[in-house]
Amino acid sequence: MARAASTQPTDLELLILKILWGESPLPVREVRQRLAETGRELAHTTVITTLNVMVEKGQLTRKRDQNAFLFSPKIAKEATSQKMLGDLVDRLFDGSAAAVMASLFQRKGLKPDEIRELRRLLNDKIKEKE
Amino acid sequence: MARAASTQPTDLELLILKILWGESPLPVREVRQRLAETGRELAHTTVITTLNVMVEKGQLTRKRDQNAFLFSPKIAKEATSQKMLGDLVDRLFDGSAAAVMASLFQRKGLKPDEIRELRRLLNDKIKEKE
DNA sequence: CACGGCCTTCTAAAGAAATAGAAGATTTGG
DNA sequence: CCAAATCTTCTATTTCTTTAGAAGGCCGTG
Repeated sequence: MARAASTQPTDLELLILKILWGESPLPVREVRQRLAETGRELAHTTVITTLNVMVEKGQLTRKRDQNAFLFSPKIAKEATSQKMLGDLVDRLFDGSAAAVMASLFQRKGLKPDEIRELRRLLNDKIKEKE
Repeated sequence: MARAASTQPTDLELLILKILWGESPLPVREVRQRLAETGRELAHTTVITTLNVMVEKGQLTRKRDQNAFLFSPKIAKEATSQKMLGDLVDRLFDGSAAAVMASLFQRKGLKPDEIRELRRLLNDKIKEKE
């Protein structure tokens, strides 16, 4: 046995998903362009290969547009974030949301207005429980 | 070019780190035992190989004890969690702690006492700012 | 003292992820 | 209508991750 395919989007896959969550459907050329803009310069065929793998994995869909293909996300941003974060929380913090929070707080560069935002979110959450 | 070595502990590496963060130094045999207890049954040599790779990567240290080796974490639990969580936050939520929090809240199985714990943490954080 | 039991180092293999070239199809400008 | 541009599919390579066997050293006990 060797390693099993990750159930999560890999690094490059996540970059691509984020692009397509922001704007889709897009042709390969555009995806490649956006990747380059984030500093990831890849050959055209590399991008195609990756996109096709993602289609096989069920992360994207593609449809023909004339001779080319247009790609769209098949998995939703929220569900994916949720799952990725959830997995990390389980693996790293044994599922404790409070532990995650504590770690977040210690993060350098947590801005005061972010703290206010967090409080607002928390208050909403508490209200919704009542 | 192919893929670069991950800067983060891999899956198996994280399992091992968690074991050693809980109790160290440990000989291979014990690490293997603990892994088996979490459902990961590996050959003895597999565990050795992995531990040695981790030593090379700077994640662990080892010292001789008679004929065998004892392994200990070289990287701290807090720093590692922080970094792993931070990387995910950057990659997935563009660095927004509030977005992480929002996602955490939607997580199923967030218990009321966890919410209280979160509020306590947040209040402490706010006080400390003043 | 030889053999079984441990422990290690070396070597290897399979599969995933990332990257890209070669080659073939199709569209389009002149 | 033909060549250049544009796309795609196929094939291949490299490196990392995970897994484990082969082989050799050491130590205790019958």
